[in-house]
Amino acid sequence: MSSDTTLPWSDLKMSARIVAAAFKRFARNGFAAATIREIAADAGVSAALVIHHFGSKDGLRRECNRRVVDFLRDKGRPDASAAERLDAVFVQYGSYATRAVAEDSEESRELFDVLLGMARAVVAEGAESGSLRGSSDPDAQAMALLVLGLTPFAFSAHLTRWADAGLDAAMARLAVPIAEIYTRGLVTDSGLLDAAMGVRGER
Amino acid sequence: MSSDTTLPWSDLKMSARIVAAAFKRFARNGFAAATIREIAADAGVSAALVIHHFGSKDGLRRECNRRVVDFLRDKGRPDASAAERLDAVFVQYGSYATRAVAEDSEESRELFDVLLGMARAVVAEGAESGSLRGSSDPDAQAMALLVLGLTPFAFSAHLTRWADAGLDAAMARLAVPIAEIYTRGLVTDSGLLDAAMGVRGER
DNA sequence: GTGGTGTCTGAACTCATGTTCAGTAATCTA
DNA sequence: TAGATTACTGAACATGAGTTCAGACACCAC
Repeated sequence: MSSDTTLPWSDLKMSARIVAAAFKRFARNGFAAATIREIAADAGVSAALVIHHFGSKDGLRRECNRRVVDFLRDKGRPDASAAERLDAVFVQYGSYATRAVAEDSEESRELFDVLLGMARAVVAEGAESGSLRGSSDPDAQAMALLVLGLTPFAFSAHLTRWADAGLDAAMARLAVPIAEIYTRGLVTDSGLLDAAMGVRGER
Repeated sequence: MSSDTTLPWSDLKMSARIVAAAFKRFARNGFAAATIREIAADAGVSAALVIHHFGSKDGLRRECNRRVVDFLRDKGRPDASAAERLDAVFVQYGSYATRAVAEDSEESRELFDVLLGMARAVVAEGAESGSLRGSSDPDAQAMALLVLGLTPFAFSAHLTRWADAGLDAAMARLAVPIAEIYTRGLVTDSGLLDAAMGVRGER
């Protein structure tokens, strides 16, 4: 059971504070630009302690990734649908996960693959229940669902600047046109789809 | 007139080779992780020459951003529609532009704002011609159009791995379900849209 | 108390990186 | 041709970052 990052700061053990600070810095600045000294300062500890607990900067990232994967596979609520789980990950770890998979392809493949597997489950679920329109390429549909879902987090800085509001409010405003697209489509003729199918040589 | 990166390598001046190498490294590794020595090695020159031409690593990035903006505003084809221009930027500089705006919010705001302005023009164009469905929030629709268009580049490494093919082929495959969504929508009921509108307190 | 284990720190070490600098070759101008 | 400007390089410098290390402090078993 991973500790919830919404718990009061003072209740967290030092190692948990470090992880929480790492999530924030990695999400905001990216792995390469974030420094151990920054993270340590945010957590109120020394840089040496970070190494003591996690071995290295890479070990700290592994711990962060592990927590996201654990959260996604959380056995605590086996009744949750795939869509609910994926959505919960977006809400809880969206900014971090987006940065993590976007930045370092070598070490974040497992994280991405786990997310993609969950997206596949969402597509299968939706096809069965009829809540999602089927695609000619369900596997690609799952990929599209995942990357489109991660999108807002990838540009969160510009989003908040554009909306002149916090991330939540900005995402809420962006959610409207995206929901419109998901519900009614965006283009009015089949030219785009024909072109996309044509490139693949399909009919 | 900015030089085309598709020109033969041997035809490029040294400074153009450096810029081309910088585009590649910045796109692949991000600004922070890319090093001047790597870029110089790719271009076949010394690291000192990079500084000589562009003053600093930041100056090199500014030059890259400038070329993208110039390309977008290219006066060479005033007849091109906003949609065609935006699409051309995605094709030519998608990977770089996505990294640039995702990574450093401070220095890439202008680039993002230029792209967003072009996306607004695309929405206005589509509304006038009737090729795009109107939104209750056209400004947010432009933002959605932009970020959804940039997103696939943010995960290009995973895309190519998933498709087991080059980036072009992977994007072509991903384009099908995205075109399906843009044409027919994805969800079959209005629950998602109602929820998105509800959060904003609209009807 | 005593030894041991785990937590935590400041200082130092090592290495990579952006940058500077002196100097050399090439190119341009008159 | 002569001078000046530009292109270019290798070596060195300064800084920052990840990591190591010896030791201090706290807690626990015996």
